[in-house]
Amino acid sequence: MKPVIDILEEKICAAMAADTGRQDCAAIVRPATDAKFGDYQANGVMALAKQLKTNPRKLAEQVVGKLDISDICEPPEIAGPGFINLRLKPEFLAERLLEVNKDSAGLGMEKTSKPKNIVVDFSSPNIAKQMHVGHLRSTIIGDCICRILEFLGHNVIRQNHIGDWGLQFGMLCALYEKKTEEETKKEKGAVDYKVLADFEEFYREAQELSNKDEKFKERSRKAVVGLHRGDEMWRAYWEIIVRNSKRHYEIIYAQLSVTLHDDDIRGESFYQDKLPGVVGELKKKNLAIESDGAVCVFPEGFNNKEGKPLPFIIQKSDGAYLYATTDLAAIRYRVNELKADAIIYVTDSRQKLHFEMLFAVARMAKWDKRQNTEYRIQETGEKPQKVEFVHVMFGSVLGDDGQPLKTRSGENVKLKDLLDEAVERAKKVVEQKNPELSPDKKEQIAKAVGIGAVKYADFSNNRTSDYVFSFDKMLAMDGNTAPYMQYAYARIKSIERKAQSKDVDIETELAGVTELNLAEPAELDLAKYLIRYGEAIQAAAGDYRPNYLTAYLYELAQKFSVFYTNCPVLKAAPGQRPTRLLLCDLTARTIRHGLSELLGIEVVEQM
RNA sequence: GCGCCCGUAGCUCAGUUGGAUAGAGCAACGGAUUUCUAAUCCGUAGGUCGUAGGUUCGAAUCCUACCGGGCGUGCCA
Repeated sequence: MKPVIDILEEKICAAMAADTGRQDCAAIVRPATDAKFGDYQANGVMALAKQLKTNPRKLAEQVVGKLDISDICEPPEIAGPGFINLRLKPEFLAERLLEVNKDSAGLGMEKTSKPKNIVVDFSSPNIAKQMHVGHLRSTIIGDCICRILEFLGHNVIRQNHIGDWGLQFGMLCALYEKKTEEETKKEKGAVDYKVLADFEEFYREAQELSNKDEKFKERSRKAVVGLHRGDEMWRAYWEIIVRNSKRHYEIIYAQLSVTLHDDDIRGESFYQDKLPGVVGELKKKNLAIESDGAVCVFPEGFNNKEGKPLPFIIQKSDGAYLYATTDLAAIRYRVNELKADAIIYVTDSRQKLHFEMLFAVARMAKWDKRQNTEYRIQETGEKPQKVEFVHVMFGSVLGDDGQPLKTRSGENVKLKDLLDEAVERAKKVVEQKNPELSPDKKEQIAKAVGIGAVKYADFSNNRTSDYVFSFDKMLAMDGNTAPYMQYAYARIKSIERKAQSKDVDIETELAGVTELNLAEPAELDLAKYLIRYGEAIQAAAGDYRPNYLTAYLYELAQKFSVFYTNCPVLKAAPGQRPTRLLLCDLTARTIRHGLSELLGIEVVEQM
């Protein structure tokens, strides 16, 4: 089903076009700013009147005259300088609600008519280091975007561009070799993964040795060369390190309910053999030139402090490649092999300039189009479809001091510690609020609430701004938090449980609902909001902003609470109860869908 | 210096191609509990939307200047 707002937009646009003969009309339908104006308002007539230099009220009248939406709305009203106010007909609302209710999987959402292959690049932790707060936002925002796009019917290709290559692997492999030798002397055989359990320690040890032990340093250098050459032994050590390191973040992904798996990993190492080709081709196309010994591309419109062209360095003067080179190789792979129609990068805003330049260079090289398609395009006359590049950026997670969140000793906060603490704190609250629950239940609730709180707090902030991390705030029962949302859900589930003891057969009663009896203001308000779920998802998808979705869910939960306090369900009169049961059920399904399917936050039956 | 982002209630933040009287939550104050889970709800108070101009029927939103903050800015990622 198309969202009501889109149907109105189309119909009013058509009326505007019919009246003025212009094709580029925009009705700009928005939810009404005040309930007294109705349910929706169209603002576009005023802008159009300005362009046409005519009286906006008069134009509004003409447009309304050409408009037939009597199946959806009461007669439109023109107000103020030229607003068109729209009020849904109760019959339409009821009918719509029943339809949404019937669609158990999609809740009335329409799948896209143009499914695209969308590559989403997110999370990207570094091998041999634990995931820390810095990885939180990319991981969960990226995951949420994938879930939403998939729900809309797109083919999402997740790409975890892990840091599994670079100079530090020389010393890690050298240390691994050293440890293996030591273990062999002790007749224990090869080092097993338990030795690598504490990667922080392993990394630190390698660094220390590197600093003070010349022989070790030399061995590290040999390892780097060996890795580049593809020596079997070094490659094997590298693989062991990578494989064991991956376990660490697989645990975190599971804990966060993040839909990233082994198949989605395409790390830096994957692109290594493609880098000379990237540089070579850019040189051949005369886009890359040597400057101060480094190979650079100078995309137009980027200047440095002296106002001179800013370089996008793709090869250092010592011949080494950089992340810019890898990113370019990744674009080619994604466009040509993964057949991407769009590539979305979920990284922090500090990399904005890098991505702007990356995209510019890719376009200069025409790598935003698939190879070997030119001739077919000429034959068929199709326009070459350009791949869309999007940088979905986000701000930093800050501590109380307004600085990026660190531990007291100034280290990055490990994601595992942070999540464990959230669960621990949630557990205390559960313990206090509901001591009679079984230990298993308490544990399960604490996990859902604790992890949910961390994720929800992140989602509910505008992703582009920094936010201050606060356990107390995210675990608060009041306000736009995960616990509030989960509580709203649990309350509905409680009604359902209670129904059994009162001999109310919800299933039978719901199955028999063919028409609704929406009378109370709280019922109407909730009903009108329930049919707008699709709008919220589209808004969130359109701008890749999860906070539009959390805002909707929060408001929905609030409207439900109002309904809950004002409208008894189980004790309702026989003529009212089916409608109220349906409102409860649909609210629960919407909250569950939003939280668990789209945000990856668990709901609980009891709290 | 230059570029990008930001400045909204005491605090933390929303605000969807410019729309009607700028919205939430927290904190403060007042009220509601024989319950369908009060982890809730209702109400009150709180704002020259950084400052000053400009564009127009209409600006938190667009333009200009300034003040204040963050980030970035040639061989890290």
